Amino acid sequence: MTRTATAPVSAVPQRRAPASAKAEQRVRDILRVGREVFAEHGYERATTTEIAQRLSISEATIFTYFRGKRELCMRVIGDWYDETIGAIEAGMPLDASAREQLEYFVRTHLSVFLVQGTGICALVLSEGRARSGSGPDLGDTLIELQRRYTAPLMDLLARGQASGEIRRDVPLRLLRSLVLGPMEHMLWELVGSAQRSIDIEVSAGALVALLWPAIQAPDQELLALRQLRGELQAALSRA
Amino acid sequence: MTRTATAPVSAVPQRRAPASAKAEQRVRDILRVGREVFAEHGYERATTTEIAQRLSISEATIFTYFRGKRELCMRVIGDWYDETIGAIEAGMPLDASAREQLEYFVRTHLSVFLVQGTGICALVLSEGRARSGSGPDLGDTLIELQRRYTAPLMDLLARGQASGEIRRDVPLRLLRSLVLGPMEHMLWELVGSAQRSIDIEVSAGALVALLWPAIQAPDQELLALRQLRGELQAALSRA
Amino acid sequence: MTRTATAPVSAVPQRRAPASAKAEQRVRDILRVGREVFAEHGYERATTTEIAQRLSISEATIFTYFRGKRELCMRVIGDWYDETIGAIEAGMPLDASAREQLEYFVRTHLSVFLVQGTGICALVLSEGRARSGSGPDLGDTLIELQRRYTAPLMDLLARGQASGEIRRDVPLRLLRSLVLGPMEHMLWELVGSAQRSIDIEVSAGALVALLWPAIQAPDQELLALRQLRGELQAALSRA
Amino acid sequence: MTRTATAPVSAVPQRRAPASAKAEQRVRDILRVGREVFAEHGYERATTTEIAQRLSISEATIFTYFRGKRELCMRVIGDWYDETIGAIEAGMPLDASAREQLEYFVRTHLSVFLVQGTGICALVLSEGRARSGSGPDLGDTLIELQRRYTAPLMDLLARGQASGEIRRDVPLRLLRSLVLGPMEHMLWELVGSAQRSIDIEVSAGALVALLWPAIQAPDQELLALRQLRGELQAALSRA
DNA sequence: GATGAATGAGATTTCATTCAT
DNA sequence: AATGAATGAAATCTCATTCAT
Repeated sequence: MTRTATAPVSAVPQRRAPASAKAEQRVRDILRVGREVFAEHGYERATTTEIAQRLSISEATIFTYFRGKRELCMRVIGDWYDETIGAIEAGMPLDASAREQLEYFVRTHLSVFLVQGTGICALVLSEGRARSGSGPDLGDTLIELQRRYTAPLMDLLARGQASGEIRRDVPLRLLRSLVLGPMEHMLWELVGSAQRSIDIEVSAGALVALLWPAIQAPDQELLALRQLRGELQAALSRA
Repeated sequence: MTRTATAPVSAVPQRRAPASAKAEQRVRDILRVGREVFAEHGYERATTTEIAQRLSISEATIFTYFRGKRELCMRVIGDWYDETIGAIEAGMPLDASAREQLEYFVRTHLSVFLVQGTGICALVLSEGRARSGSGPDLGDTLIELQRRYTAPLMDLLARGQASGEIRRDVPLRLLRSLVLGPMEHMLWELVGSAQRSIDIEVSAGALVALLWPAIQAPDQELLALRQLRGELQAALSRA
Repeated sequence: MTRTATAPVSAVPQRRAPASAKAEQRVRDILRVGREVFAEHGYERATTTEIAQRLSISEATIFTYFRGKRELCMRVIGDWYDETIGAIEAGMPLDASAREQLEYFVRTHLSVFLVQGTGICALVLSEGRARSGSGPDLGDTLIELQRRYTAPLMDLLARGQASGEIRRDVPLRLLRSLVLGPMEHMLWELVGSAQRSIDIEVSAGALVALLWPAIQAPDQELLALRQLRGELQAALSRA
Repeated sequence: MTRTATAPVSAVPQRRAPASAKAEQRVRDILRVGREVFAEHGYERATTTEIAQRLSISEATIFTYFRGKRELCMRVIGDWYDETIGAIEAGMPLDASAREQLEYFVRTHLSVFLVQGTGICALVLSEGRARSGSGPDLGDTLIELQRRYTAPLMDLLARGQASGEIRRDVPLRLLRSLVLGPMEHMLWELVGSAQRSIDIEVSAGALVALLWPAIQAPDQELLALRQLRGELQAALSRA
């Protein structure tokens, strides 16, 4: 089930309900620019002043639509999660092989990060893991989002285990780290190098090719070949 | 070779050279507490006030020894890098197998993170990747630190490739991500779960066992069997 | 003679004369809710936003009918005065004894305060005595209201003096303070204690009983006895 | 036991402990001017900006010594209470008659109010009776101060009752209202009329003279005279 | 060398009020 | 008449940093 940006699951209450189209547009504008600014500077260094200036509106207008900087940032993060989760869930080829599903996941993940910019990821990664002081309910909201965010991966891994394509002797959590970890690391490197132009198709393929040996069920090919060799040896000895 | 805090390789300019032993102690105290505070709150939320209060000294004293908050933080990060790099470089069993060297690296890395606390890692990960506004030279300094930080890993991977233990068909950078990525991901999960008591030996072993199939040189047995199959198929087609 | 909210004696200028019945209703609604909100929070802490929200109308609508927050508050206070003055003037038993009239006054006063809530009184007491910045004409308006407010009391005291029931050797203003002061003090105590359920009849009776010895004309019996004693002493000294 | 301004019972913690004489002076200055400004405008309308401007210091300096506007105001109110309570407690003529003690109380009370200005009283009366939102502990502090503030009056009334000078058939609380109420009312009138030059001695005497008949124990003189008359009548009838 | 004191600069947030529709 | 939308102006508060002593 996909989610659209205009009906996010993680709705955070706003100061003024956007009834009209104009108001909705304003909310979208602020969220868009807010995402930019938070992505560029991180939560603390971002200022409502800058957001307002980029939109050529008064700072007060921002507070007309959002209860505060914190809430705005939460909406930004929440919307990003919604979009990303939606994009990944929407196109998952459930009937393909586990490896193809994994490639799809990695490819989509990478493209989301690269298209949307890496700053927002840094924001999500940094502030999402924010320390104490984030407020009481904030944590729950984010944790739920993160759970939903990794759900498609967990699901495809579980399906792969069920179908025998993916090894069963390792807990899902570890497999998840095995997939997400290198991806995030590659992305962080991209952030640092300011070189965004990688070939997503190629990179995704390469990464999965690299990971697959560690993920797949004990090699069927190897088992088959070993059996073949055994039979050949038996036949030769009989001949 | 281990490094001490008073003779860092990555020299960050200080306001004044610590002449007396007393001054050196002051610098060490501020760096120690600074590390605590930056680790707990992150760069932006940490305050010089808190650092001074924990030391029961005046805020002004901090500025006697450091040009500013930014520089203090850089020294904190730099010192952490120096210590960590030193610890990893010092004990690396250069004569062991590639896989054993990798296990050593993972084990040491995990223990450093867990012993030193996760906050400092978050600091290094977040602020180390700080965006614009970091100042001109800061970036270079950090990049150099990060390069040196991953150098032991890069070296051992290169040695493994040279000795034929590690596959050569994948660029080193990718292998590096394959190792560091899951480690960081596991560490982030630990930060989140506030459950720090994992068995480092076991975890390191498990992670390397998981990764090794993706890193090692292609299985010789498998290659031989594949060749056998090829020859059989060729012979059959000729018959 | 009672006053209605729509024809206040103390005319405060409005933005527009309420032409239609609908508009009159609007003005009444805003005044009613405005009174609630101002009473609950005091002038500064009350917001036009809250008033509008409670009425489920737009904030702008308030400004359609009132020139501003200040004017609205003045109307609220003025209307309260009109109602209270009207209630007290209406039922005053002009033919009864001075003490009975005083009891009536105290009783009505207390009931107005307790029925209408203590918040509005706090508003009138605090903001009515507002300092500089109240605007030029505001002071005059309020002073006139306060004068009219205490007029019934002043009148009954004057009638009592004229009839010989009330002592003449003390200025009216002082007698007024003697009556109003304890009443307000008792009311403030009630506000603080959040215990509103006092028996008005009993309290009014008790208070007047307590005050009466200080207000009534010097006891005729006592005067006679004192004269008797004086004459006896004179006679004895002569003997 | 008297209290000095520099050792108030109601100590509210400050941001920076005033160690030196200079800092103490600053604190005193801010408290002095803060009292002025709060007295003139009330809590809400007073601004830290104005306080700073009158002292020709930076606003930040105020926050160096006080945690916030609220705390500063509490200190102002607390100090005023301490001073007033101290002044009243210090000179109370415990050996004098109840009436003289009451006159002393009224006189001191009036002079404190008039000397210190009426604005501060308005502040204490209004904000002291502040509604919800004052913070959790604030209420307790103020209630305790108010209790201590009226303690001297309650005590002298109790002593008067014990010695038979003051009537026992009325609860102390009511007698307290009977004294404080008119006083406050007179003071409010003074605030309004902006005419501060009353003769404290005369006013205090007049007020007590007025109140005394309502407070004193049933008139001993009257009882004595009545008995005298009865005896005379008996003697005459016998003669 | 250490620090007490002061502050400039700036951030978030509130709210009465205006105006075009 | 009603209001949705926008905002100017201001207020509180924070904090790194400087400087005279």
